[in-house]
Amino acid sequence: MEYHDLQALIWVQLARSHSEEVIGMTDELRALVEQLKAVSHPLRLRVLALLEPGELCVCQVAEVLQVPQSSVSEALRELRRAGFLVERKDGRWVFMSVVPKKKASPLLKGLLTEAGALPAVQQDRARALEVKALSIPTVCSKVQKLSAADQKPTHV
Amino acid sequence: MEYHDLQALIWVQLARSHSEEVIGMTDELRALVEQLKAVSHPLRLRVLALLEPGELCVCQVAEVLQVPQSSVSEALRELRRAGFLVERKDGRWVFMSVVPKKKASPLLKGLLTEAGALPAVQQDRARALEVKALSIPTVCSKVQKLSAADQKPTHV
DNA sequence: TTTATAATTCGATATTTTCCGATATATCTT
DNA sequence: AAGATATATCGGAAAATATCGAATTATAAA
Repeated sequence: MEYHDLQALIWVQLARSHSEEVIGMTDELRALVEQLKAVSHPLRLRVLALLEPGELCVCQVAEVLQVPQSSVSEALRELRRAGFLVERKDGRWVFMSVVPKKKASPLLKGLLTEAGALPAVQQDRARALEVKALSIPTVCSKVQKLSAADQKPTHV
Repeated sequence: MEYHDLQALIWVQLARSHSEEVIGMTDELRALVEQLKAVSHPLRLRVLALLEPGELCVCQVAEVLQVPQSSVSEALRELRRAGFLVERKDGRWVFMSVVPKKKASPLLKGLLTEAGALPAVQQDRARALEVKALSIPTVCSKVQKLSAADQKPTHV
């Protein structure tokens, strides 16, 4: 057994939660549940639906959804873990998009059909078009300032 | 406004969790997330998949999945809340089945396609056939004894 | 009515998840 | 090199969820 196989095995073992142990659960069932958990969260679901039409970088997503950048980053990580997204790095920017192969899966197809019909998702996508019209540095700096504005004001 | 409308409104208001408030979330998005949460749980997912071929009563499900009856009851309640299942009462037995209309929804169709391919789910369904060959009282009493057997033994 | 049976709800603990500011890392620019 | 910029990870308190025995409710049988 190779070293990285061993590492993967250890990871999988550690990743088994208590609640999963109680039910006799196979790896395949576990994997499906993990995918469902990844999308059963308002922000993560919106992010996934937002990326269906095409890739966006982290700060673009943060700006569109008006959410702290660290929250977006964490949402993307979970969706990547579940196998829905891939990242493409370009300099300091990280673009995320839906894994093409996954788009064919019954679950994701059904989910995106249902999500795409939601007014909230359609609004998000409309807003994404506006944000994409701006330059990325502009959007990124806006997002940075947004979190900086939350600092408690220091007096003179 | 009718009384029951007011009650429903109050319920919806109370049902809004903290995490849902943080993201600006519409009712429709909330509803979809609730559906996904309902199925992103190993037992609940197995129960839903188990019921696809046809209705079963609570004790039959408990026997097939070898799980405490109260856990099954709670799983069924969540799946009903999410709109996936309906109940049919016959005496003291409660039979649950998938809402026919829901079977046409993209999400549930995709989910059941994916779940139905899992070996664990196929095994559950095979076991359901065996259990259905027995009379319901037989199965129910077996389930009762199963939980009774977990009592700490009293000595002489 | 009393007893038995099937299912639900409760109670209480343990575990998991969420959230975001603060901090760290990685990459570009000067 | 130092500074700026974009993203990732951490910390840890608050909220939500899971679990299952015990108590409760609802229906049926004796």
